[in-house]
Amino acid sequence: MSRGPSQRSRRLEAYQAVRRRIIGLDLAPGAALSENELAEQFGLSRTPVREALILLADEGLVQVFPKIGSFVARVDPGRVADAQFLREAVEMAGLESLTQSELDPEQVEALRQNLAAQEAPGLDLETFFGLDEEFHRLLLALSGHAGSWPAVATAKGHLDRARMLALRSDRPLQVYVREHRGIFEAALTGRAELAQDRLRSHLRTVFSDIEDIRRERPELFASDPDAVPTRKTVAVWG
Amino acid sequence: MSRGPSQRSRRLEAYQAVRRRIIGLDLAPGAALSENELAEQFGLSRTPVREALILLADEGLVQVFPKIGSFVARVDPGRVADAQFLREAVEMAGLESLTQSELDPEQVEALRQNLAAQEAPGLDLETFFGLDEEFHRLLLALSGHAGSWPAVATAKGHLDRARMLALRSDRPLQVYVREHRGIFEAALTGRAELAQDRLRSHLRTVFSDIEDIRRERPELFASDPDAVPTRKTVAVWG
DNA sequence: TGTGTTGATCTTGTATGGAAGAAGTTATAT
DNA sequence: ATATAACTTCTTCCATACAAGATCAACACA
Repeated sequence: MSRGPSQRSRRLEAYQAVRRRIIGLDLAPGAALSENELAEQFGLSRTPVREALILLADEGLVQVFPKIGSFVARVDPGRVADAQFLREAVEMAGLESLTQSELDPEQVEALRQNLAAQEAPGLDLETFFGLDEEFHRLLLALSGHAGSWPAVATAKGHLDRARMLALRSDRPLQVYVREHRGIFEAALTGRAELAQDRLRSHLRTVFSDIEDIRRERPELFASDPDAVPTRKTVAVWG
Repeated sequence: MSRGPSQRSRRLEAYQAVRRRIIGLDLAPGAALSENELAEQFGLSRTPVREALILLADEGLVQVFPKIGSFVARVDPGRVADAQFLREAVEMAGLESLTQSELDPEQVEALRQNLAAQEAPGLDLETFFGLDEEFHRLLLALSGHAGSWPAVATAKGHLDRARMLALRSDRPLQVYVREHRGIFEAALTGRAELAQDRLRSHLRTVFSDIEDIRRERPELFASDPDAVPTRKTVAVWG
């Protein structure tokens, strides 16, 4: 499964840790990062941290301004819309190329177990997000296009972060789980068009949640994506 | 247009230079890279070269094996197929969301000029590839989804490299240009479905070229994507 | 001839030390 | 009081040194 070397380098640790904290909003949009500070937190040198930040910048989750600083990218509505577009395009195309005959029983079983896990009572948010991620990855794999997942996952990162802002909306997670099951059932029984309709509806439900929160709390979104931040010296109790 | 800082750092120089050489097959699939060697060639230190290689590895054009070496990724048919799938999904979705009313005159004009340049006689290959890239980027921008271009461009990189292997097939470039114009005309006149049909046909023409060369020269493709290379000491005239 | 062993020489991964610039603070001059 | 210059402190970028492993050449030895 793993392509390339799977050695868990310190760079990878830093990358995954920072990424998770960005998407989980533990690192707020617009927050200042610092190679030095992060290196100290993780107990390693600047090099692997810096390399992780370069990857995150390439992914669009971090903005680096030379000689000024690195910052958690603010939630850019345009970028979120782009992510939604790419994700929808790829996942829909996956379902479109689906025919019942070629379904891999192992993958089907993995999807079943995933859905069962999603329906467990009292699921905490982080676990659900992990299962959600796995569900969509497996769904894409069902059509034999798992290789395109990394690109979708990158887009999904931007969407999930925006979604986290909206998650205080009182929509229970069970709604999403029901949608997941509906997509799965349609795909399983060869009704590709129905699966597509349900998937599109599902993805847009998520997207509309994001637009809701944007109306409610516009200050969390970037008004000008090209604005350049400035550093400020802040007095802190020593 | 540029998102983020546009300073042309040495890392970016190295990244672009190596990437171009990989896609242009100046660096053969499977060829050993070396941070030290590349750094010396470019006249800079290992650090920016290494950072460029990390990005290229993330993109799938380079494979890094710790303590062993870095290598130009071999042409993996599975990865090429994945790239084709993603590219087709996104570009087709772009055309699908096209309606004549919202076409930006500036972008239309840019496409016109691009096509005119493609039709210039005696075009060399590198120039054509640049124009081809710009054409597809503009086409995606026409539907307001230019933000998804980087993901498509990454996929296109893998396709272009495989295509370079096939380019000795005697298909004249004019065939591609005519297809481009056909797509453009259909999109311009609001016939989105026709544009989609033509785009799909166009993209698959390119893909079938790749499959042709795979049949003819299978040794250029990776037989086992997970194989690990070993270093060899080679005697060289000093 | 065959076999283990040591060392030389590669590789990438990580740590560290400036270099150059940006911005705030302070001192100084008018 | 106000403007201006020097300084302090931060940042990222790049260069360099070291660490640890992988491979091969050479050599000792049976």
